[in-house]
Order: sequence, then C-alpha cells, then structure tokens
Amino acid sequence: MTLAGDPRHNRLLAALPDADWARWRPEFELVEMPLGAVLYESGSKLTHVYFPTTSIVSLLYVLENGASAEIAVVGREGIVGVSLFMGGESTPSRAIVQSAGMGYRMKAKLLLLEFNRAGPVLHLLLRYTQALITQMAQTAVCNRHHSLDQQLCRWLLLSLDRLNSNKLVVTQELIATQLGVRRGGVTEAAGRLQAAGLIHYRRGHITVLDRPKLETRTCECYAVVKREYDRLLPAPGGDVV
Amino acid sequence: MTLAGDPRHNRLLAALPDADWARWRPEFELVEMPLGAVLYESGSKLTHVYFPTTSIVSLLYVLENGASAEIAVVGREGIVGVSLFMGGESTPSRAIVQSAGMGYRMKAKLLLLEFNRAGPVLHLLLRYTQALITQMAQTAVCNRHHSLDQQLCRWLLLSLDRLNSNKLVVTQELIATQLGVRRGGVTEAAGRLQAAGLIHYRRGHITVLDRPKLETRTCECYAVVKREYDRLLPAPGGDVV
DNA sequence: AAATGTCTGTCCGCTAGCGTACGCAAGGAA
DNA sequence: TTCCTTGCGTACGCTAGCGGACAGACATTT
Repeated sequence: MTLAGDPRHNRLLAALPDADWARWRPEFELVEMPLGAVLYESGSKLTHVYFPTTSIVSLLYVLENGASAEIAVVGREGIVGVSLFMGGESTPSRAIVQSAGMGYRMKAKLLLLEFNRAGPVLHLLLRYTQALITQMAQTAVCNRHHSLDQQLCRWLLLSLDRLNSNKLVVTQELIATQLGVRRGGVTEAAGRLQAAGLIHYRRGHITVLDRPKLETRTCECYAVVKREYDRLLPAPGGDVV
Repeated sequence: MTLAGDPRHNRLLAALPDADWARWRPEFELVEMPLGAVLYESGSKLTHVYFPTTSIVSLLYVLENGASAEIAVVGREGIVGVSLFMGGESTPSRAIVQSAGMGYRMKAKLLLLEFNRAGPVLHLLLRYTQALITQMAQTAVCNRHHSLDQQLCRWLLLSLDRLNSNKLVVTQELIATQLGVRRGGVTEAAGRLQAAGLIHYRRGHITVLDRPKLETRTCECYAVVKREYDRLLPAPGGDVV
C-alpha cells in the first residue's frame, strides 16, 4: 500500500483508537487533490472534511480587493474543515490545495455523528484545533513583525514538514499569494536564499539544500508552532516514513 | 443589581439553558479586573476561566524581542481561557486586561467537568471558539494588508462594542502595544481621526463622537468579524442595556 | 524548429511606518 | 505653589516592501 493510499498516513487518523478506527474505515473515500483545487469556499456549507495524506492544503483568506493571505496550512498532521464540528458549518476563509497529492474525505454528517459521541475523537479533534489556532495566532504576529525573508523560510519549513521530501513543486507567484506579498518580493528573497546556498530553484521547483540553516534564518514563529503541535498532538508513532 | 454584578450580563452565561445555569450559579466568583492585570501568561497552566462583564481582555502575543501584537479581544460576549477545554491547558499567548471592569471567574476543573457533559454547554463554548478563531484569522490578514488608520478604527470599534459607552480609558501607548506599532504612529492616526471630528481625546481618554464615520473608515475586517459573531452566537436577547 | 505560454529577474519611483529622540503640557502629589 | 510623572506632538533619516511594468529564459506543444 502506498503512503498516499494508507489512510493512517494521516496522523490524526493514525491516532484514532482502534475501536473508532474500525468503525470509520469503510466511510472514507480516497481523493486526488490537485494543485489549486478548492475544498471549500468562504462562507460555503461544508459537505466533507478532508484528511490529507500526501497533499498540503492552505487556509487562505481573500479580501474584497483580491489581496490574500494564508492563515494556516494543513497537511497529513491534520484535518480540513474544523468549522464543521466547531458548530459554525462554514467559515470566512477558503481551503485550497497548495501541494498536489492525495487525501481521504468523509461526509460531513458522518463526522458530526462521530464527534458527538463525545469520546476520544472529540478530544483529538479539539486538540488539533487548538494547534491550528496557535498557527493562526502566530501567523498574525509574524505578519506584523517579521521580514519577508524570515517568513519565506517559515513557509518553506512548514511545507517541508508536511512533505517527506526536500523538493517542493511551487512557483514564486504562488508563494507570493500565500504570504500575501508581491511576487517580485519573493523572487528577491528566494534569490538571497539561493545565493546563500540554502535552496536551489528553477521554474516552479524548489529544492531545499540546507534545512538547518533555513531554521536559523527564520523567525521564532516556526519553532513556536512546531513545539505546540508536538505538545498537543500524539507523536507520529508507528507511521514513520 | 449592577451590570457588572450580574453574571448574565456576560452573553455566554446569558445564553446558558436554565438547567445548566442553576447548577453553575454557586460556582462563580465576582472579580475585579484592573487595567493591566494578567489573567494568564504564555505557556502557563490555567487555573480559572473568566467571563468578563464590564471589562475587556486582550489576547496578546509577545515576541522574544519584546515586540507584541494583539490577536483577539474578549469582552462580555465571551470567555477567557478557551485552551482549557480545547485540551491544551495552556497557550502561547498572554491574556491581559485592556479595559478595567468586572468579571466572573470559575475554577478550571469545574468548567472542564461541565464541558465534558457534552451538552449545550459544549456546543455553546465551541461556537464561541469558532468566532474567536475568525477574529484571529482576520487579524492576521488585517496585519498584512491594511493601514494603521484602518486598524485603529477597527480597534476602537471592537472596544466600543464591548463597552456600552462611547468613552474609552486608554493611552495611545497602550493602543500601540496592542496593535504592535509605534506609539508615534498611533498619535498621528488618532490625530487624523480627531481632525476629522470622529473622536476626541485627552490624556488617556478617548471619546468616540461619530461612530458611523468610524465604520466607513475602517477596513472590511471589522464587519466580517462582527457578522461572524452575530451568526455564531445567540442574539443579545433580554440583557439589552 | 517554431511558437506559445509560464516563470523569473530586475528596475524605478514611491510611501507607510520604523527607530529614536526631544520638548512640552496636563494634572496629580507634596 | 512647586514638583514630577505621564501622555502627547513632532521631527528626521531610513528602509522594506509596494505597484507596475518589461524583457529574457525556460518548457511544452505542434
């Protein structure tokens, strides 16, 4: 079974108690998640929740004037669609696939039923949501105080952590949209990183050459978020790749 | 009974079903919440949760270098300490009283018990938390894209909504800390608002003279957040002041 | 090989907001 | 009254990042 095709490659699913897992298993649908796919739109009612396995999903906020900013990113450590069980059913952001891959989805109604059993599932999902909240808060602060260079490093590291690879398939244009900055700004920042030998890129492909140095260049935000995810969520455990 | 001394002046408490309310009532402790009081510190374990009635609490994030930024604000519509029932017990932000007033507090352990009954209380608290998430996300975007003038208007409006008064007791220095900007910047922005006749201020006292105009000057962020709060939380109901 | 579309490098003027610093004035305390 | 703290006005040089635009380089299709 490939990584992508193993539902428990997703860490939340992996953390489910066996009893719950046995009940859930038949309810999953394996879906391809191509770059740019929109999982839900701002204000729309959720029909499914998604558990990425090899894909990365960006929670993107788009302003009236078209400007945008990423508020959090979800990969195989999480679930897309927390507003469903939080009770709002919708949220004013957009979920869009930022790195193509696979994932599993489940009908919204079903997840709600499971959530309302109020057992381990509920607690697991809520802890994940708290981690997500931390990421959002940290993004807010980072947007206020840190340089584009630092934010780019943070973004690369967040992506890397969700990929099991040191190669990202992403254009500078896309990164600019996510960070909510000018494309030219990303070109310059990425150029500096390349000149320093931390990364190599060409036309939509970025290879990270020196991850440790990337970590020294980024702001504290990356580490804070990572620490909080590690604290709140079960350790990766048996699904090491 | 004064407003401050009526627990149900807090909207979450007001929205509790009578059965739950009857059980909760004896568990509350009325507390004074003076300006600058720290309700919890980054990473500290929560001992109580707070339900402001006439006070306003800021969820503030402080960076290693001392720079700071507010990620959300909580007044009588909410509760301080959501990370408790979300399962993390702590969170990397600080809760600090931004506008002096009163509030009620409840022991953490007790709230957890109530939350775990998994009834209306749980759903009410989760819906509130989703509203809070929206506020954080919007703050992140606002920090990225909007001008200091707009953000100041937003900040004033958020405070106003939680106050039942058009007078704030707050220095420009404090506002600067919350918004994560230079104090001089606030002076200039506030000066522009005063020149335009929207507000009047003197040494730590701001009076809002023309709220509608304030709303036209601010960015969309204020309205989005307000709409989402209105959507997610029970209408004010009987406690109109 | 040619053509077309995509991605990246770069440039220029511009401005919001920074960091820092100094002086003044309001208003409470002695 | 006088003093002293606190809060506000302002000024100056500086820089990161914007907006917009254009050209070159690469990749894919035909």
